[in-house]
Amino acid sequence: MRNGTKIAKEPRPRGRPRGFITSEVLERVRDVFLAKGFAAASLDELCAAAGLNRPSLYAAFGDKEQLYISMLRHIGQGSVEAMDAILSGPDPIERRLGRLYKGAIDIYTRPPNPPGCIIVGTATVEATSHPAIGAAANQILASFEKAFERGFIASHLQPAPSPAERASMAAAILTATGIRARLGVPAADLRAFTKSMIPVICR
Amino acid sequence: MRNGTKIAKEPRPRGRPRGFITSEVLERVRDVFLAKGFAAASLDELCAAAGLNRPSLYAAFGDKEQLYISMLRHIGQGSVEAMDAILSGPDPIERRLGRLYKGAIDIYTRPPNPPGCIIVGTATVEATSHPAIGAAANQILASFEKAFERGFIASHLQPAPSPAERASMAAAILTATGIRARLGVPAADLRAFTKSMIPVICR
DNA sequence: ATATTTTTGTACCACATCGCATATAAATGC
DNA sequence: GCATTTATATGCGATGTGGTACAAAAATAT
Repeated sequence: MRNGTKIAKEPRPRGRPRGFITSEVLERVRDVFLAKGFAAASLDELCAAAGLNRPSLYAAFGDKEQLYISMLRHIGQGSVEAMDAILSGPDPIERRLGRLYKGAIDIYTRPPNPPGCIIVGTATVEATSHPAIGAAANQILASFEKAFERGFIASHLQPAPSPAERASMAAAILTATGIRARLGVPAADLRAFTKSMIPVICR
Repeated sequence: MRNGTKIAKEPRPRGRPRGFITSEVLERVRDVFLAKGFAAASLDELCAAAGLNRPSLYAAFGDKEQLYISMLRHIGQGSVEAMDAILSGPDPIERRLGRLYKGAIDIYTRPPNPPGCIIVGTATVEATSHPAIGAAANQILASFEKAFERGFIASHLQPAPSPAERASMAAAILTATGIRARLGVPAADLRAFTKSMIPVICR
């Protein structure tokens, strides 16, 4: 790793160091956004949850829209990594899908968090008024679909439907599950739903 | 229809008659709610769109939440009727489903309205803060699923998956389509998606 | 030690919001 | 005619909103 005088330990930046960690702040404001949605989440609540004052939040993330998008991207990135980890396993695709859906339903319904998927559950409504939010959410959903597609490509299924079509369907099931969870459908019903869809997707 | 002295023409109620028609008001506020969502829609905008003053709106519908729920129920009822009309046709279920999805995508993407389904697109985010909204949306989605189920029962498909399972899947596809439409997916892509799903649902 | 740079904390502003109080208008019952 | 009932119109006040100015604090560079 030696390149000239650069040392691994990068030097501290110039001024006063930050009193927070970016990923932690993003995960805390996520709870507020998940509970209230983007529009109804006030800066007071966001600052309180983040443990930051308003100027600090603004200096670090920009306005509310940019903060929200940063949070979305952070969650989306972690989700894709988790999906890849599950979908790249050695067992049959049906089992991998089952584990993925089960994990998602856990996240969507586990107290004390408000139920539902934050992406399709809170970003969707803002897409019209805040196109950047819609675009970010769309990118994330597309990356989910890509993750599914990688999983199907790595499996040995009949050529039709294509991996892309199966991925599109699997992503649609995940989307609908996230919506239904937020609307109050019990976790057991969601599990039964996804379980019944897996053989249809993998036929 | 003759029962005693009751005449078909019911007598006008006592005071000053209303200067508006309920269904028209609900359809006008729908445009605002669809564009901004529930939380971001202000009473000023709603009143302007409805052509009513604030006290009139409150007297007729109650507060913003009740107005929104009335609007949702109105739209949901009309949607179920439209679904039944399409799904009860004489041609094969594949064609009926195709017409239904095509009609839905038209509604979801036709200018000048903002894109997406108002139910899954705007009610979902409020379900946590406004349980009554979540419950109403859930009821409507359940009635959609029932409509699908009636369509599948009236068709002659293999017993597995059951009509209820097929209906659940068809409804999930419709939900995901409404979400994707709002996030900006072009109508052509949505049509290709639903078209590819129909044979999977009806196999 | 002093200067520089970045973060933090307090206070603030202009503005929009919801819900209501009050007054007027338009219909019916007697 | 007059009283009653309901709907409409105007306007207001208390509260909360997103965003920012300014000074103090905490680190590094020289």
